[in-house]
Amino acid sequence: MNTREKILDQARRLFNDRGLTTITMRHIAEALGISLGNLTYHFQKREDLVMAIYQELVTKMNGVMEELMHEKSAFVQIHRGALRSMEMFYEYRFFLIDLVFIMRNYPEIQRHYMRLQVQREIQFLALFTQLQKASWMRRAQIPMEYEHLYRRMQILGDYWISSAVSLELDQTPDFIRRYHRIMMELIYPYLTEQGREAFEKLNTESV
Amino acid sequence: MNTREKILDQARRLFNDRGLTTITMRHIAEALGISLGNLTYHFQKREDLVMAIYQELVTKMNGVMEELMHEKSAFVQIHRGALRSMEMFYEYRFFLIDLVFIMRNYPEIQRHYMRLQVQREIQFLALFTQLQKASWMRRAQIPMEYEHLYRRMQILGDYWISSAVSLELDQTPDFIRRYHRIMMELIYPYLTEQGREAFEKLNTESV
DNA sequence: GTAAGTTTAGGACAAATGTACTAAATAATT
DNA sequence: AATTATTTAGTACATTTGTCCTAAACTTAC
Repeated sequence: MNTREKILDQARRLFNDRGLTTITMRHIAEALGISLGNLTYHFQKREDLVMAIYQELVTKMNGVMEELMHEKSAFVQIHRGALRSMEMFYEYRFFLIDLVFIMRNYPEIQRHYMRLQVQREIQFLALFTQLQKASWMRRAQIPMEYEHLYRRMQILGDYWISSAVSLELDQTPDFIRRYHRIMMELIYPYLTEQGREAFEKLNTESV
Repeated sequence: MNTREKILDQARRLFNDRGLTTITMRHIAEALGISLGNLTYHFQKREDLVMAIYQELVTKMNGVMEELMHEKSAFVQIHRGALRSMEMFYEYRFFLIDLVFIMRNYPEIQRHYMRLQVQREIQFLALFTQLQKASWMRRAQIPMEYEHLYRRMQILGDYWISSAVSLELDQTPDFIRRYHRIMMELIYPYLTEQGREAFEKLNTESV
């Protein structure tokens, strides 16, 4: 791991633990035992550092999505996709914790993340339709029912970490899995009996 | 409105619009057209100002809860309570937007808010039991089902504003009501037919 | 009307922070 | 071996920020 990579790694950890706005360039340099001059050689502007970390996240996230494409079952796609994303985002949790600040102050990230969210919505609604056709999910009973369901998934997906961190719940190793379960159950009551069986099966076999 | 009240009001608005960490004492003084000296006369420490605004929020929130006590129907309690809280929190949205930062940096608020959340959980689970006894809600089908449902309500309740703000959704007047609907539908699929009727009735009559 | 208290203004200061600059040390290449 | 490029350290600087201090202006009460 070269200096640049070490910086990215350490900065990410510090941001995660103490917040994007709290951590200064000096904090990062000190934690690494390098000089401030050295740090600013690699990242002239603080913004460059943040952008580079965001790029890392995006690249890894694309990898996860790529891998998921090959999965046939819509159900497994949702289930595993959520878990993988959650694990990934936990490593970059400062991004979600300070999401509003970042969206307000980094227009480039804001635009990119917005586009991503629109894509995700389309994907999810398509998956819901797929599940309905396979009669794993019931049809909508009220107007906008599944659009609203997606909005709830989106909010939970973006802020489960903030909630967990601020309520100081014990972040034991199975912590992500517990939240994954809480998120997945959002869909549970919309499933048909057939769907519920598949749901429980997915949850018992550890992926 | 005396100077102290004007400060509280203006600070809250600035925090809401541009974030707790972004706004400085000088910003607030300037926005009010008063001197920095005057501002620090009323609030010697920045922390005092934040604490005073939090106190305001708590007082108003207690008022809402008080009013709700007199309501017999558990269903109406949930429905109206959520709407009132959402309206209230929207006025103090910086608190929810910067929740993690505040919980990390204001231990007093952290302790208080934590206690509140524990209370709320107990209340909600009791309401769920009530609804089940009145057969408006179905019994749990899987372990921890309603505990998990509450966790989802909690996360949504704490972060719907962050999501709305960062996705820059049009904050038209009916904006809160739309999100209220999205949150209430979280409960919808757990309702019995009887419950669903009551649900739709509640939503059509504007409260 | 005067005295006491309250409110306001303006300035000052130390600490912190992002950024820039210079020079030395190290690594890579020819 | 020499030279070129990369990496690192140390320092400096302008700005910003929370906090403090002093004095003037204004209110209130006797």
